[in-house]
Amino acid sequence: MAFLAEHHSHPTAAEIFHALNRNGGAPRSSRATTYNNLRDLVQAGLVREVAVEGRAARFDARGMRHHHFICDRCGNVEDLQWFSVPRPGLKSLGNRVLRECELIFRGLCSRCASQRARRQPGKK
Amino acid sequence: MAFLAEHHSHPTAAEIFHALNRNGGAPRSSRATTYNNLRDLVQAGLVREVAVEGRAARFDARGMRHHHFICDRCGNVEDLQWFSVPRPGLKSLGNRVLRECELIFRGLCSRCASQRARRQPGKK
DNA sequence: CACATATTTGGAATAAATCTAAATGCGGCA
DNA sequence: TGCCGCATTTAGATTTATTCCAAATATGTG
Repeated sequence: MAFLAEHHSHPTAAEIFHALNRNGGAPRSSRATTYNNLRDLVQAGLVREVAVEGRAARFDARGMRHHHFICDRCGNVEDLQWFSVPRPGLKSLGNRVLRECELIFRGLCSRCASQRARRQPGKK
Repeated sequence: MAFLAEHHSHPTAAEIFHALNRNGGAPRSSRATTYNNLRDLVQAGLVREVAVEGRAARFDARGMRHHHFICDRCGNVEDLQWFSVPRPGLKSLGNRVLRECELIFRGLCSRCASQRARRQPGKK
């Protein structure tokens, strides 16, 4: 949890696991424990899990509310400033119980955008 | 593709694979081919892939624009009527190239909501 | 300290998706 | 029609992400 709170890089479970055990300090944590804790933190609502198509799940500590931008190319998840989102009409919701809504933007992150621009100097 | 166009149930790749090969008709399709075709259809923009945390990816043919409702309990994906979504300010976008945005609602689908209500007749 | 309960662990097991190399199908054309 | 090259498909093995499990370890309580 401390790691997530400090690093806003939306790490995957594997990245968190390695980061925790990197430098030879004492307090390591096994893979199973890492996954267990992440699951519990998500259930407790302290951590948000972000599923990205074709890639490992990513996690972030729920600080301020924010939206997410996911890069089509590299799969990185970045935070975008929060703004409120309209809710669907009651009619279309039916009997469903709405808990939260999440706005996800997709495209190229600034790094991938500039790489692509270099490769295709013309247009198209 | 034909299967996806007819079935709006947001099937997983495995479900599509099994459905195609179910009844002993001739035109089967191997698992690899199913995945290959899904990947190509997604890249071509004809099919949308929806990643759900902790579950297999789901697919739907891009008919009318719509939003998605994902059930916390059973993981099913359902369509909600489309309505337009505000875009983030240019400042917060930075150099990113925005391709699309996607609004995902979460909660309990009507079936899971009524099941839960039965189990917890009081409140809380 | 002795015991009960809770947490952690390493490794095996499962699930989803991809990869690979061989097999098959298909179109053109002499 | 028969042959060739290219594209697609296939079965199975492989990789990757995650969960499961039973043993080991820690932790709390009196």
